[in-house]
Amino acid sequence: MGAHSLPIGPRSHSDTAGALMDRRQIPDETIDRLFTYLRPLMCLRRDGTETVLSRDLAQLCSVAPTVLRKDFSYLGRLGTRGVGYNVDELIHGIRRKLRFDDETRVALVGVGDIGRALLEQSRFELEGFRIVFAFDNDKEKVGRTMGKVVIGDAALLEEKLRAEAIRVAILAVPEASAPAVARRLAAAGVKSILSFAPCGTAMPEGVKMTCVDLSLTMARLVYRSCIVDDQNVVERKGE
Amino acid sequence: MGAHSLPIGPRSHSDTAGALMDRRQIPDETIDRLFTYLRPLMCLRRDGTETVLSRDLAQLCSVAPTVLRKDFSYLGRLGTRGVGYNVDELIHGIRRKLRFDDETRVALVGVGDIGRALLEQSRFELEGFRIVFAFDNDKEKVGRTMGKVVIGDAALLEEKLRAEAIRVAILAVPEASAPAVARRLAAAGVKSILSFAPCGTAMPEGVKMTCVDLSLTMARLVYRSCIVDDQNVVERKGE
DNA sequence: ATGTGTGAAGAGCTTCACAGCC
DNA sequence: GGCTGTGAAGCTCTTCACACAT
Repeated sequence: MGAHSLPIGPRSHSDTAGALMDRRQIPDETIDRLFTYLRPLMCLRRDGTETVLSRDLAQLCSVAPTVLRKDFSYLGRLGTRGVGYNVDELIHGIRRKLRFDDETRVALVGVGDIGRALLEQSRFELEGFRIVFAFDNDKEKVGRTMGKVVIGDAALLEEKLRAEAIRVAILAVPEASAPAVARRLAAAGVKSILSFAPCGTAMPEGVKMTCVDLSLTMARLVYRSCIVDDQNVVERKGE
Repeated sequence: MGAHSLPIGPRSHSDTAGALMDRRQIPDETIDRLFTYLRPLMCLRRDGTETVLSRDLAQLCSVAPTVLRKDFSYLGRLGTRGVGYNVDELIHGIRRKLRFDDETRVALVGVGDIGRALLEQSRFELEGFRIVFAFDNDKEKVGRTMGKVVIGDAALLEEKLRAEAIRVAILAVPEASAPAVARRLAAAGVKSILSFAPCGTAMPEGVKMTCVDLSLTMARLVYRSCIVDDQNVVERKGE
């Protein structure tokens, strides 16, 4: 019963290392934001923009310009005073700091509706990850090609993942079998698991699992929409 | 084509209201965590557990027990000293504070792979949201029943949403048509949009859109897995 | 003149220790 | 004895003002 996903935690409460971690100079929040800057930056580059002002990029990213500049300052001197930031250097600077390899190989387990959607859209692939394996235990599906991969037999999962040293996997199997498959993935050397089923299994040390939780995301979204309403009401009342 | 995810924003930088908001006594981080407590609590209740200690629930939620207690303290006196918290009261207390109606009606636009997956699993429904409308512009699909709803013609979207006062929608259409559909939804009175395509459209005041961004989620996950490795390495070196 | 970079002040969240209640 | 509730201390992140580069 011990379900515990992982210390997604803010201000990571000292785990293994403790006094040793004074290297921790760059805020967690900055790390999270750096990831979100990447997408707008890629769009700018695709559209041929070479230079961008903190003011303009900040608007695209929905943050304050000073936040953006402070965040970038952790990457070193990337901007040019009076001119702005070079889009390409910014992308490379962020990727370097985040150790974001743009061709990470990923395995997909479970080719149901969600799995199929992932295989058939190429967007995911364009953004740093490439699905190189897909597995299912339905004999009907095994052997068929979807997107760019051939669906393999789930029984051979460990063997193939180990052979190719896959460290990232997407879990898109029914809720009931998710915990068991997650354990198999971890045993096969996978370090990062993105699950579409609610995760309730404790993972071994060094393996992290995150769940795409639509209800949770939706609930937070609705809450924020309501809060906006409330603020306006309060404002009108002139409390 | 500026893609910009949304103000999931930490420490929401004063939007409309400003000096008026001293009612803001409960931290944003606490709000976010309260949502995550709900799922484990629902599991406990389903399994027949009536009372839970902060220590045990904290482990299920991957937070420190003091964090949990502090968070609950914002809801009032919910626990019993020496005994623990009543699971049912906790759920109701959280839901009241978050104004979380557990039967929120939702419209789904786009019945492709993702939309189908959402309609055919009942989990989503069990967790506070119920899809009461589904739309698609493919005449093949219109009129067919999926899950518990009949797929409607996307042309009639505004009409039906207005008639039923739907305020929450899921956007599962191809990336190219997403911005246009999002605007139609907003115009039809929808206040909260959960999109599976990257969102790059500015929404009108009072309408919030969140995008499920798998690449982003995945990238953060992989980063965290690596960081754990690094910490261990540093520790071994005994730097 | 314009926009970036940064130290210092300020705000907010977390942690801790212990008071309070069962 | 055991566990919750909370004020205050401590720490991290954000904001601001201004120096600095072009």
